[in-house]
Amino acid sequence: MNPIEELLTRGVEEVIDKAHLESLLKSKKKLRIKLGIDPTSPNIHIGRAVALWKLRAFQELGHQVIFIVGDFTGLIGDTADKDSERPMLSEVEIKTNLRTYFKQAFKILDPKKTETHYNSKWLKKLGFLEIGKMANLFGLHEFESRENIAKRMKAGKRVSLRELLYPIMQGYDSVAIKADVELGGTDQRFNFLAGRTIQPAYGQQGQDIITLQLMEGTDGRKMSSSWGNVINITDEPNDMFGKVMSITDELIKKYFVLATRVDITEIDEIMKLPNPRDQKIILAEKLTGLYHGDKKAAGAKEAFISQFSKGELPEDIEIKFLPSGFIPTVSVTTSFLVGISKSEAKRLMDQGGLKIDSKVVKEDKIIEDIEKEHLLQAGKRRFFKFKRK
RNA sequence: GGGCAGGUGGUAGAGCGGUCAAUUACACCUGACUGUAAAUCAGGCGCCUUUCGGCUACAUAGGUUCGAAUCCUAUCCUGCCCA
Repeated sequence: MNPIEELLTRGVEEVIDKAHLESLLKSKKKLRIKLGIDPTSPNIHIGRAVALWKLRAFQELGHQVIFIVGDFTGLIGDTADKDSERPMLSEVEIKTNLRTYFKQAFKILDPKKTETHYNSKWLKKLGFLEIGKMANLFGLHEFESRENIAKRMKAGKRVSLRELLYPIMQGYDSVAIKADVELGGTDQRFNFLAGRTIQPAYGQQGQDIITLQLMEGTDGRKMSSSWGNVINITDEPNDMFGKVMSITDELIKKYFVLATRVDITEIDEIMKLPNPRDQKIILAEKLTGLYHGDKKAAGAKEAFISQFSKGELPEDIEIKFLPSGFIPTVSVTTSFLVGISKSEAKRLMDQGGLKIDSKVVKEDKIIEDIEKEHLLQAGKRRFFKFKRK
């Protein structure tokens, strides 16, 4: 597949206007590709990284990436991908978030081919006259029929006026930086179209739009930090590997296409493997390698196989010291080590999920001999060593 | 400004005077099984207690009652309708 074709199809939901963008790409013109960054959550998970990888592909073709930091829009709050209103952010919060964000984003992107702008720079200056002019380009019904707005209204939830301003602001960003292309998740479609509508009013060609497929989280629901089903690009190799292994089988191909850079034809080959486990292991290794390098990915793979396929103990088990005066009953010790309540520790015991020195412990008693090191296993994933300090 | 409806556990959403620590679904945890930390099946899922039981919790603060998530009052928040 040639690079341009891959650029316009891989993980892509929709391209507006495809023919136009295709000819632009072939024209050798250096394009300005816009990505809005929402500074509400600084951690980049592999779902959000999809857009960044797409930008990287643009960079590899010689185009310019423009980051728009929504420091101003962030203050207002977007609704595109939320079912409820977003909270307003303080300026301090935004700044700290951004520092973290960039550190992660430049693992993927080439900083030399990336420029960054803060949209407060131009949005602050807009007066009512200007805003009114832009607002006039839209009808209320357009907002009303937006899926997530409609859903909320139907459910009797509040939609504030402030939220209606958001697409206008984002659209004006495109004007300010003269964007040729804007991309992001399908949930952003409406906002992108706003740019396409507003730009011509300022004598610019309306931007082309690429919307990307959304990626489900490890549990199959939408990937979202508040669900705890995300894989962050800063996750430790073993953790990342394990999280990938826990995705449901149906998601394997999508993860390959969206989250890795494995060649499409190669993906098709991998998908022919009869055992989904093997597909998933390759996926986990490729994905981990993308962020941690092949060597660490191979290590994570080994650790996973020995721990979960063969049931061996992991290599590095954290040692915790019990304070003196500590009464080492099984339940209290477990709750101390694992960080769960005593009731929960007891439940674990009842369910046969608790092992001390590899033996299942079902009744609460004092652990003998805690001057020596003991091993505690809570379920299949939590391991601790402990001894008296 | 007026009228009406509502605020329940991580989420959605039942319950509308005792049998409610609260149905159910999802998420989560544990076990079994398996080719997988998938799927499926079973159990669990506030805190404390060996058991009995106790404590805290259904927006907040009071009140009625032998007894309140459930009734009343006030407050805060949200939605809808009218102006």
